[in-house]
Amino acid sequence: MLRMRPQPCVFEFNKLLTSIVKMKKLQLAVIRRGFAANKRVIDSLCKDRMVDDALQLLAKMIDKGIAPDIVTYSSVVQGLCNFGRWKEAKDLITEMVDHKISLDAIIFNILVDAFCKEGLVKEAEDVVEIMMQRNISPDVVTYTTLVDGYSLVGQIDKARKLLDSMPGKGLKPCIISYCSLINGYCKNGKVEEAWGLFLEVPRKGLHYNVVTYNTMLQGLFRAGRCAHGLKLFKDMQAQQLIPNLMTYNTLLNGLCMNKQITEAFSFLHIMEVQGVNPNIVTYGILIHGLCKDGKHEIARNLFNDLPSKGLQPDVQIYTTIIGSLCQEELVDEAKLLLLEMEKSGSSPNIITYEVIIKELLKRNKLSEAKTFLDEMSTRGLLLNSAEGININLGVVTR
DNA sequence: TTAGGGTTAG
Repeated sequence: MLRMRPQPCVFEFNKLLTSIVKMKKLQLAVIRRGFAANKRVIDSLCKDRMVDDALQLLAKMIDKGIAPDIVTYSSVVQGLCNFGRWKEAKDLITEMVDHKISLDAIIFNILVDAFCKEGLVKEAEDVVEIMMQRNISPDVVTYTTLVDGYSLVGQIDKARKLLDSMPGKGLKPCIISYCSLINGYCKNGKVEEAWGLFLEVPRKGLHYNVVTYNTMLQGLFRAGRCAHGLKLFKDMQAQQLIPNLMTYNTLLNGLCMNKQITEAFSFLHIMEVQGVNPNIVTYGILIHGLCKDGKHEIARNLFNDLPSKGLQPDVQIYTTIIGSLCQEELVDEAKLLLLEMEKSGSSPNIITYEVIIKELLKRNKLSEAKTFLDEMSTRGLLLNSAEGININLGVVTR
């Protein structure tokens, strides 16, 4: 007897949609972390068109007579927001309202997060205002997202006030709320305030996690407080928290930026022993640190070793090495590497050229600088920042 | 105990 395949239900579509959007989010995170030169990721972003896949799936559901619910719509709205497709996200929300699906805190939070990530805190505040007008109470996630948004745009006092106001609204800030503000303080050069907040965590009955430690570690090293950072690294292990790749990269970068290269290499060894595999970011940190310390040859050797470790240099690493060659007045080699990077699939970006030109200007190599400046404009890389004007002026006037 | 939201690295 033939068994009829049951009609898929809304849950199954939602599951599929969620996985599509999650994959997209993962790729976005990779790109935001500066892997923009990874051609494979760019290609998959452009070619796979997963957001469009999600939209197609939504159309398919409707076609089959399965009514999308709030979860379906939320997933697609998030997918659209991830790519700044605001107009379509807005249209979808209108469609939801038309279909009498009542909006909830989660979908509003998706919008708040999307605006905050773009640094559009005013728009995020407007969303919260609309929520309240509709009698949907902003929750811990809403305010935590806003704290993160304020921190991102440097409105750190506003972030603090918001966190402090949460108990009065009947909401208990969670570890992520604290982590967002700690990060905000650190990124805005207020490491003392960050440390004070970090110490408040257990007093509030909350538990540290690896992310909280990673954030605080970065803040301490950025402020040049290496000894304190190293002590914190020990403390986290005493708390049974296992350092991950991000912890080690933060630690290595902190040490390199404070000219403790030997110490950084000893932690490279430790992480490997602990079974945490260094990635391209790890090597980028070490190569940059070596160059900054004037150890150009060692940096180049490490760079040349990358393929044997199964790692492909990305645009940032190429930029570092090209800059280092220019610093050593090996301009012809820098030009060769520029060609090589293109062959390998990484396109030089504005920063690559800025680094080269700045190095050449420092050494009064005007005609060389001019060649690179011309090459930049040939490639359609326009210098429109204040930095760009300075570079142009430097080339023209020196 | 079927599904959607917030934190960290060059």
